[in-house]
Amino acid sequence: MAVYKKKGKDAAEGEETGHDARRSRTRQALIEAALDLLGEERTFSSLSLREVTKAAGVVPAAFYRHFRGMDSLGLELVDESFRALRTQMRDIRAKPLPTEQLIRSSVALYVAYVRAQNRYFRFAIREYFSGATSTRLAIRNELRFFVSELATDLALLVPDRRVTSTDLQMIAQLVVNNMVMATDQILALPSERPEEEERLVDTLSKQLRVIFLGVAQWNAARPDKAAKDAN
Amino acid sequence: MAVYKKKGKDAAEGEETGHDARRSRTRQALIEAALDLLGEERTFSSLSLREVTKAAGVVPAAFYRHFRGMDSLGLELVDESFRALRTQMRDIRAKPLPTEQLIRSSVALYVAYVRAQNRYFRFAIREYFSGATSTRLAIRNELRFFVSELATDLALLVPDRRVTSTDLQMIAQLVVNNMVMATDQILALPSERPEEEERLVDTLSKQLRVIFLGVAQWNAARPDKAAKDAN
DNA sequence: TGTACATCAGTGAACGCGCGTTCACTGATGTAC
DNA sequence: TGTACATCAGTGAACGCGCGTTCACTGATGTAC
Repeated sequence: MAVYKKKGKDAAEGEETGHDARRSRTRQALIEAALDLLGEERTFSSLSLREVTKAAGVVPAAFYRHFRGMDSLGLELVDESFRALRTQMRDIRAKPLPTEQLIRSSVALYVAYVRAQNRYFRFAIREYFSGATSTRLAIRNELRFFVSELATDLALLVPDRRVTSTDLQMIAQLVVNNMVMATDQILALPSERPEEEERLVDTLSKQLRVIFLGVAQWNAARPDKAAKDAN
Repeated sequence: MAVYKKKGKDAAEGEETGHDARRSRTRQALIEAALDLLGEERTFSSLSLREVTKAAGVVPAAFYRHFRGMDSLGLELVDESFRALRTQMRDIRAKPLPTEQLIRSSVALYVAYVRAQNRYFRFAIREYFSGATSTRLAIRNELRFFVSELATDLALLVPDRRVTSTDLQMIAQLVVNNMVMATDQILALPSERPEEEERLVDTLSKQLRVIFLGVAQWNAARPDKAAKDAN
């Protein structure tokens, strides 16, 4: 089983053959193999090292040239998943304050993104609830980060109302909670049904609007509290 | 390894020794063993049949006298989990319409229940996101049932407003979504920190209140829609 | 440009282990007479 | 009440298998001269 490509006429189209290039190519193959194996059914913890290396077209022992073990690969996947997601979220947050229009387009953007990157999201949502401690904690931290960022955004959204930072966190968590559950629903969408995606976008947008309507009423509904805060 | 107890003086305190009694005792031991093994870390799919039988104090082959395989035990666990939860929910729903007071007491009741039955909830929430197809679908059905029931309740809550049944479902799902995420947070509570439980109850109550405030504004905020519905 | 040597990603064989499932069995309980 | 037989939950040994990890190795690439 010759893995090394001869340099020269018979080398594959433009593939680099240096030590470093080969190293990172195999490493990436292991990551891709793991993501691909995490189809509808599988949990990361149910993947075996041998299985991953086999799918990557490499011998089991080669795995250790790249990761200390499966746990270490898991943490790498968390990192990759959220690195991309953070960028995406920054784009969404960069938009002006959410009007009714913007809520829907942001939701649509998010839904499309989850579907496009479904392998990462499938991995992350499963590990969040049932992963090994290290992976789970890593994901929880990422989510806590989103909640905090969103709380900051919300502070701008309701600038004239006096909402405590605790309450902002509470509201942000409500939004993120629903986003997580929505992600699960997005991942469950059949691939060939665009109208179901649209219905889901509708529902999610409405849910966000309900929350924002509730937030707008939040202090108004507790005049004693609002009055006290005003002192 | 003598498992059978002799009848007479040396029989254990009041344990029945009939075939049926022994059968159901071992069956229950297998269920309990599985639940106990699903501690902080483990997924049901990562449990091995041998491991469960060992924890139940029985030989691996004995497993097949009670279940066709691990999948079948999994479905049994889903059933047990939700049988108890349905009863609990019926109690909560039997109360009068939720005032601010009642929201909090219902949330407190739910939180206490999840902590008391934490083994079942831990199992259910993990399987919901990462279980085998059959288990996952069974749990999804149970949740869909909750959403429908809650939608019916909500219809009574906002009787004078014209909210479509689709919107009721949407709102009920928002509540249930947050309940699921809350369950995960409840399960993550350290066991010796009553004040953290209280803080969580506060947050959850507030979140529900935000949602209810939003619902109250729902049609008011879309006068065109409300007017159309009134025709 | 050519040669000798170092580096190191990937190899392949080997190990001991726990797995799910099968099977003929044992022996306490239940029942027919 | 006593005996002979049926039932059947649980036994224990056996099987082939995929697992994670180790190890000395190979041979293409990189470098010093």
